[in-house]
Order: sequence, then C-alpha cells, then structure tokens
Amino acid sequence: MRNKFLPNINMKRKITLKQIAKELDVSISTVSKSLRNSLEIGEETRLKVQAFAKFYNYKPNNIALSLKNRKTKAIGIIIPEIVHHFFSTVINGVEQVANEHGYSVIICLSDDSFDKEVLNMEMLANGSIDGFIISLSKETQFKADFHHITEVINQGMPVVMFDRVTSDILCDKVIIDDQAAAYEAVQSLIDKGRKKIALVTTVDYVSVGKLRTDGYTKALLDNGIPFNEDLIIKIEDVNTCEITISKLLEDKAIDAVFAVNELFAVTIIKTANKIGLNVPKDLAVIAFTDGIISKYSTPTITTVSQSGVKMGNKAAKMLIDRLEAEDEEDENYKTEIIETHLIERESTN
Amino acid sequence: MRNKFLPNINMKRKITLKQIAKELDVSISTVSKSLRNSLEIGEETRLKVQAFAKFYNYKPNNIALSLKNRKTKAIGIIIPEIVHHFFSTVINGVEQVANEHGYSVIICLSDDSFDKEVLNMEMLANGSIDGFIISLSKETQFKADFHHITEVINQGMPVVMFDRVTSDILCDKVIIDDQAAAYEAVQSLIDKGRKKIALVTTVDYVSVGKLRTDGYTKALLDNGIPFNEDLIIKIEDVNTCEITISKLLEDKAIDAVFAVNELFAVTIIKTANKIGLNVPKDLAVIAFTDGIISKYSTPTITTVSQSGVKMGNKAAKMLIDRLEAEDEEDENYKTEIIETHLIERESTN
DNA sequence: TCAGGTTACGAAAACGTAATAGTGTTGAAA
DNA sequence: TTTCAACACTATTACGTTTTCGTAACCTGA
Repeated sequence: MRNKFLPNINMKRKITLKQIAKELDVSISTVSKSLRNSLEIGEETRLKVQAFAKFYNYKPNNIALSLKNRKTKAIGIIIPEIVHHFFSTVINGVEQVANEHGYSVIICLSDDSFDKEVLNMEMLANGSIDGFIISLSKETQFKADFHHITEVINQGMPVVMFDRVTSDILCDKVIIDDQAAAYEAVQSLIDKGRKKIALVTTVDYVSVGKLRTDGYTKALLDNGIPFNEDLIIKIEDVNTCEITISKLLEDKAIDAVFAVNELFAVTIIKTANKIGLNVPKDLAVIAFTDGIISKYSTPTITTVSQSGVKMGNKAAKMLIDRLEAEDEEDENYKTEIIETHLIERESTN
Repeated sequence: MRNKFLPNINMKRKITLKQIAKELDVSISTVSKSLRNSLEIGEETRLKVQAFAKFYNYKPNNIALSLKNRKTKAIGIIIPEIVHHFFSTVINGVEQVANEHGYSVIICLSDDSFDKEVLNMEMLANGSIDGFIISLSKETQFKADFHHITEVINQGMPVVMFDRVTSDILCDKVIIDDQAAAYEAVQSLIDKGRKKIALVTTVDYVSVGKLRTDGYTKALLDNGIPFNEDLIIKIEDVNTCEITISKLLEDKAIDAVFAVNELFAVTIIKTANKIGLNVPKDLAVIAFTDGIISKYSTPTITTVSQSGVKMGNKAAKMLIDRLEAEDEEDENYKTEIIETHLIERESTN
C-alpha cells in the first residue's frame, strides 16, 4: 500500500521562476529576463536558462501575471440561459473572437433571475475579469433595477450589452433591429396576400418582445390593415399555451401568424394541424429565430434569422477594443445593429 | 468638452486594503484582521474599519486571493461545441453545482479540433483554474493522443472526463452506459415486432458511436436476429446524407431505424416521408438524445434520453469533491454511470 | 518595583511575475 | 593611473491578500 504522504513520483508540479533560479544558482530577475530574451543577460546564461525552462516546461503563472498587470485576459459573459439556441450561438461567437485575442471566456447563467445576475456580476467584478458581456434577465428587465451594472461601469469596467438591453444604461450595445425585422416579416406575409395576421409574443416587459410588437403593428397600419388587439396573444409558458392558441386559430379566422420565437411557431403549427388546418395553405407561419427546430420541423418554418454568432463576434470585438484602447476614458458608446434576413421555408408559400 | 485626462468624477475604482489602511492611518494587517473579525483588534478600531470598508464597498480582490491561496475557485470545461443541445445541458449542470460551491466556470470550445483542445488546456492549466471537466474532441479520439491530458494530471490538476472519454487516461469519468442504452432501445423495437432494424451512426472512432453499435448488435443477436453489416450506415456529415439514407430505406426494406442522434433521426423521417413511407406505420424510428427536436418534430420522436444536466451535475460534483478533499493524493478514480431512460413518442408505436 | 501576562497593533513574508534601479567587475580611453 | 562606460547580473518593488511573528504599552500581583 502506497504511503499517501509520499509525493507521487510522476508528479511534477508547475515550476516557477524562483525554483529555476535556485536550481541554476542565479537570481529570479536573471531567469525572467533570460526567458524574455533580454539583452541584459549574457548569451551563455540566457541559453542555459532557456534550456532548463524548456526542459521543465516552464509557463508563466497566469494568476501572478494578472495580479501584476492588473488585467486578467478574461471576459465574463452573463446570459439568462444556456440551453437555448440563440444564446449558445452568441457564446460561440464571443468565444471565437476572444480566443483569437488570447482571452478566455467565463460564463455565468442568471436563469432569468435578478438575484443570480447580481450575484454573478459581483463574483466576477472582484478582479476575475476585465469586462462584461451581458444580456439582461427577464426579472431584471421587469424590475428595471440596473444598479449592479452601473456599479461595475463606475468601477471602470467595460460592459457590452446584447439583445436584451436597456436604454437606462450607457454602454456599448449590440442588438438587432427587432422592430424593422418584425416589420419585414409581417410585410412579407402581407405581400403574399395574407390579410388577417396574428402575433404570438411573450409578455412585454422583455424589451425584444415589445419592439417586435411595434414592428408588427407598424407593418399592418402602413398597409392599411386595421390593427386588432385581439390578434395579439401573449404567452408566458410555451408548455401550457395550446388552448390559447387553438382558440386563436378557431375563433379569429386568421390566415397567418407571426411568432416571436420558433417554439411558439412549431406549437402553432402542431395545433393548426390538430384542428385540421394546413400550413401553409390555410395558415402561413413565420418566426423569429435562427434556431434548429425551424429547419427540421414539418413543414420547415420561414424565419427572421438573427445571427447569434455575429452578435457574439461583434460584442466581443467591441469589448476587446475598449479593453485594449489607449485612451481608457473614451465614453463614446456605440450601439451596433446586426442585420437580419428572412429565410423562406415551407411554412409560408 | 470634457478633458479626457481628468479622472471621471463618478469613477471610484475598487478600493484596496492598502488604501483603507492609509486613509484610517492604521496598518494593512489591522485592516485585514478587522474585516475578518479577528479578536486581535480592539473593538473601536475594528468597527471603524468595517464601517469604512462597507461605505467604500470593499471586496477582496479575487486574483490576489487566488495567488495567495494557490487556488482560483474556477473550473474549466472543454467541450467540442456549444451550439449543441447535449453539451449545453451539460454546461448547465456543471454551472449549477459549481455556483453552489462558489466556483465559476470557464468554457473553452475545441471545435472538435485536437490543436484547439491542446491550446485551450495549456491556456487554462497555467494557474487559471483548479480543475478540468472535458469531453474529448473527435480529432483527439481519432488520433488517440492524450499527452495534454496526462500532463495536467501529472501536474496534480484533477480532471473529470464525460461522455467522450478514453480508457487510456486514468481519471474520474461520467458516462452513460451507451451500450446498455442502445441495447434497450433496439430491444424495444424488437418487442414491438420490428424485424429488420437499421443503425444510423457516426464514424466509429468516436467512442460513444462504437459503444452504441455494440449495444445494437448485441440486442439483435440476443433475439436471434441475424446481424447484417449492410444495415449499418455511418454518416460523417448530416447535411449530405440524404442519398445514403434514401438508399437504405428503399433498397433494404427495413421496418425500423435506430439513430445515434436526433439530427439523423429527423433526417431519416423526412426522407422516409419523401419516398412515401409512413412513420411509424412503415418505419419506426428511435434516437439517442434528450434534445429538443425530438419533442417538436412531426411525428415526435421516441428517444433514449441522456440527461446532460445530470451528467454535468455529477462531473462538477466529482471534480469539486476532489478539489476539496483533505487527502489530495487519493487516486481512487471512479467512473459514474448516468442512467438513461426510454421516452416513448409517436415515431414508434 | 519588577516579573509576567495581556492587549492592540505593526512588520514582514509569501504567493509568482516583470520592471526599474542599482552594483560590481572589466576594459579602454584620457 | 584614473575615469567612465559597457557588461552581466542582482536587489527591490509592486500587484493585493492573509498570516505568522514580533513588540510596544499597559496591567496585575507579589
């Protein structure tokens, strides 16, 4: 039986400058400078140190560097949920750019809870990261309490908000033009001769929900179609909405639906099928998303594509640009708009 | 126009012990001890310091703590991709447990590339994290080169592997019993009277693909059904497999398919529909996944559910247990098996 | 009055690194 | 021979903590 107090033979913990210095009987400074190819150090010593370091696979300790340089080369991303196609594509986009620039990505999930969002931000704000990328939780948007964000910004930490943003905070933002995109979608339905178009959306304290509703309304009015409040359905939980939807489909004699996400859309299609409606013949369906369900449902669903990857790319780029800017006090905040486009599939004809 | 060299009035950078000490004209030690409620410090001083610290919202710097304590309270997770239902649920599971224990989660994506996997590990291994949770990239499994993993383990950094694991590395692992689960799925098809069952799988250097194939084969043989190599289709890219699949469906007169993931399954169903086959009447389909497509496709797809959340929970728990164990040299590695269960939906009857 | 103990605090080291500011030795120019 | 620069290296500091150790000042009891 192995004595557990004996160090493992194979175990070679990471070596430090100090250990190298001691081993080679030079000073720590000499080692450090040798490894950074300083001209101050004679060639013989320099090569000796480099060889030794290479042999022991020396790598500078990131934490020590972070402390010294007062930056971590890490960015924090806080999102409501991760098991969600849009948000995971955004992370993907962030990670791509971050990696290119030598940054790592720390993720925290708010679970759409205000408290978790605050907690996570405080945890990361104490030196762990150089900047934030965040999409607000539903609860935060509902409470409209953004003190935790203001606080980190006031501490001099850059913040980039994406998708679920608020105008109450001054910082860089990346959004899609939800209103214009919704307008375009509804217009395309109208162009195809649909006359009675319903909107299935979320509760409207979530910023994007509201904007998409505005776009829907505007498209109708611009085309001389009367706006009818009854055709707007607000859904809180997609799992318990079938009755609401079938009521909409049966009672209102609509010929098209614009859904703010693909889960709503696919549920609408299934419900329509159940009550004998054919999609797209009797009912055209169009959804906001670039998710995967739309591509694989039957029929496939026409969507307004919001590229999460591009959003993530952009957000990361903005953050890193700001982190690496010479002039750190430049408060010239920008809001970037990621373009959307309509992907026509079978659910509209 | 604001002079950009003037510090922002609202800007109050995080305060440090040193600044508090200077401000109150005591030593750093006194401040530190006061804030940790040390008995060494007189009540008057202690309260004064605490009040001051609270007012300036003092929070210890995580990086300094990490350096001092030689642990970061962060765990790294390396996965092949994040825009993938299974992996994102695993992250979710990891994050839950990590958060409960005060750990943050750093994610890196390997994009199924060996080089990126190595790079990411090296980046994180230099002090950034206390331990790894990893699922191997396809390329790594193909090359069977695990030196980067051995290396961090030898440095004394705990590693937990999940799902895509290898027996070449000794460490904690979390897997599902792919073989047994596949067996169960195929058996359920047989129980329903299906006789000619095809397998649609991935290229087999990915460990899970191989295990699921084994389970499929065993179930057939145990039921006296002849094993037919021609009924096994290996797909590399789901976007270019339709011809392969339609050939399978048309030529082989099969009455059931077992697919190793839901993308394959839904593609099979669509292809079947195109050539006039009805699912489930003419063809039963069952898939490995607990993804979202299966729930929303038409027909809905029967699946073998692999709970990513549970896997993530377990992996995080194992890692944290090991990180916080007194006896750090305990090499009693375990492999935990997460149970699966069959979720019957419309695609089998 | 003085030894011994308590109280209340401070100094310093340590974590690992990089940069600034020395320092001693050599050699060459004056 | 003196002086000064070049060379090759070391000491020190700083980043922000925590902790161990040390030490004044005061108090107590004989």
